[in-house]
Amino acid sequence: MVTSRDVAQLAGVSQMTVSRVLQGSDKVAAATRQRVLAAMEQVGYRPHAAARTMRTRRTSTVGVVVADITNPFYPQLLEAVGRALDEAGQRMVLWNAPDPGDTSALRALDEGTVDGLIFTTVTEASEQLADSLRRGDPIVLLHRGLDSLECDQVTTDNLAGGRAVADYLVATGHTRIGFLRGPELTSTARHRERGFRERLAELGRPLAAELTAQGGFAHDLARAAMRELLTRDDPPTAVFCANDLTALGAVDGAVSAGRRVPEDVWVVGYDDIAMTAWDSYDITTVRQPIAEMARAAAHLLLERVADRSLPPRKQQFPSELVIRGSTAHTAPS
Amino acid sequence: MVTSRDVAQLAGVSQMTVSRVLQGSDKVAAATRQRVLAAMEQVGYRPHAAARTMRTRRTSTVGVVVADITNPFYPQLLEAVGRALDEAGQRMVLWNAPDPGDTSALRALDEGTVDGLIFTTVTEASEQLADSLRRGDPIVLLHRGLDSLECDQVTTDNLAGGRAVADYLVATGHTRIGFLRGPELTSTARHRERGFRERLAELGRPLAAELTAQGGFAHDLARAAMRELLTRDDPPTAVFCANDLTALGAVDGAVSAGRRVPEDVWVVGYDDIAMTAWDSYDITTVRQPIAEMARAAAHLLLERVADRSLPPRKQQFPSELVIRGSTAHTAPS
DNA sequence: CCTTCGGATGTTTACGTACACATCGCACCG
DNA sequence: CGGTGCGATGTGTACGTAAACATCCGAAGG
Repeated sequence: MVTSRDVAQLAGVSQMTVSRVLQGSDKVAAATRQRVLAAMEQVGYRPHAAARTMRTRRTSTVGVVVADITNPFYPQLLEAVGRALDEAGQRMVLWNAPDPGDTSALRALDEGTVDGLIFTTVTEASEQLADSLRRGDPIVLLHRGLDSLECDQVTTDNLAGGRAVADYLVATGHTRIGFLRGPELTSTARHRERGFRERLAELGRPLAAELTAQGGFAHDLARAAMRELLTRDDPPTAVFCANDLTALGAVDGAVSAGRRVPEDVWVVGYDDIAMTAWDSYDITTVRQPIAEMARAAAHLLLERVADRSLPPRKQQFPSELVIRGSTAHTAPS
Repeated sequence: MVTSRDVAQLAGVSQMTVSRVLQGSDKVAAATRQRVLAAMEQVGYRPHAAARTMRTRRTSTVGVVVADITNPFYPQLLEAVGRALDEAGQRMVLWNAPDPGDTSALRALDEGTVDGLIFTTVTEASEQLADSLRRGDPIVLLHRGLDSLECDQVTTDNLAGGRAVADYLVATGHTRIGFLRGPELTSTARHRERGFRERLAELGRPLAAELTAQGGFAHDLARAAMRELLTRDDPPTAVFCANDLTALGAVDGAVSAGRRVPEDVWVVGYDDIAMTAWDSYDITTVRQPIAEMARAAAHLLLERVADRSLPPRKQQFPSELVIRGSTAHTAPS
């Protein structure tokens, strides 16, 4: 292996001068720098990442934890996070952790494998996570937040989003409104449901228990749940789904049961992932500014890596109802 | 920070004994091991990854390079790769590198940030990649291969897949057969096209230039290309798409142009990503055993990390035509 | 009872980099 | 013309771990 000492010897300087050139220090004469750079080039020198990490305690790597990378929402998020990190010269380690109790990412942070973590999938505050935050470890919660935790969080107002959907469905004349619930433990699912439910109640159309089912943030579960809802005596004329993947499943459930969307039943999703805009689905949904949120989370994290003493910051982004073809002007009867 | 020395002191042993316990060496008496483990627990010891890497030259991390993580094919691949790596105690660094000339992953390998790399997106053999392979760097090509390179590769027989689609479409009576091409530089796209084209010619139905268009492995491009094909004087009755994302776009292009699939036009994809089986698309496609291939690639890589002197190994998996609702029994006229 | 042997444990050192501090040489000024 | 000061460069060292080698101790065998 070629080390900075080899470069130093060839360039006729000390190892320290090579190190200075490497870091772009301005304490090096231009001529010397040129000589060192030429020597590096000549011997094909590559700094040894582990050795540098050992001294600086920095890895230039951050971890991102997602619950299910096959849910198209996460790739969109990851693309934006990855871009922001890349621009900041950071690498991205990915954890696909369906199990909310998985602490391997936190362990990696402990071991200094990564400088910080972005959790997109926090459910409840695990004791380990709370411990890490208490110690001031650089961790940002993206997408899903936790009110009970004082830490950096980037979310949207899922409560308002749920309410907006309730307003919309009632205003367009629906009386039999259904809901495909998400996993109980996720803050996004809980808030969307609460907003939706509360607003429906305020409008005098409380959500009927027999028109709700578990959609579970998965296509096949949502599909089955939708088919089941449609077999009820008095099936819903509109179904709000806790996220877009659920909505895709719901549309497919309706299609597979021979119903048309929106003629027989409306479907509304949440997140505005790219696929909801594709012609075959064309789903009305609540938009989250995914890319901006991802970028914000990356920046918050890097700031905190640089300065752990920053106060906790919570950023909430606006959301917006995007009306598409899975809903129409007037409700089916 | 708690180091192995602190643990050693507390347990009344030398630092080396702690190190031995850490590595699970059998050269430690059971009683001593217990004492050390207890001490570790008590002080909350975490081994320092960089220090270990410095000594062992191993990072327990491998890099995976994909071209476009929002193409649902890659999350499916990543999920399987991630699982295999996880089972082997390895972490996964992700590079989303739309630019085929991006060499940052290779640089990371040089700098010892990762132990090896899986490329899913190789286009042409960049000089850098060839250099790395010549040096014996642990690199595996997954999904896309390169005949000209002697290195570990995991692929399917894309030539045979293309031929199978040609056989199928001719056998079902199509005479006006279209093709949505993928990026020229990718081996998968090239082989699929060549197999398809050659077999059509053998069957006396050579592919008409005016019925082919650039689908580009992207939904919007494919959608536009399909719409354009359908405006031709004598539009195709079946369109083979270079991958599934293209096929999804093609179906949406047809839908948006008011055509029905398969009544007006058939669509065939390639890869068998999960979405092709969803009711709204229900696309006939050529199945690649994605999960098995991913696992195979992970294992090949780990073997090579352990022993760089292994001979190059090329694994080719079988593919299989999966017939769904986007094609029917007899061709539209 | 002494020697031998082998398992258990300790000592020393190096991995490659960057920090703190020391030193060198030259220009500038009184 | 000697002292001062500052920019440029060098020296020594530490980060935490694991490898090579050394040492110790008790049991087995003669």
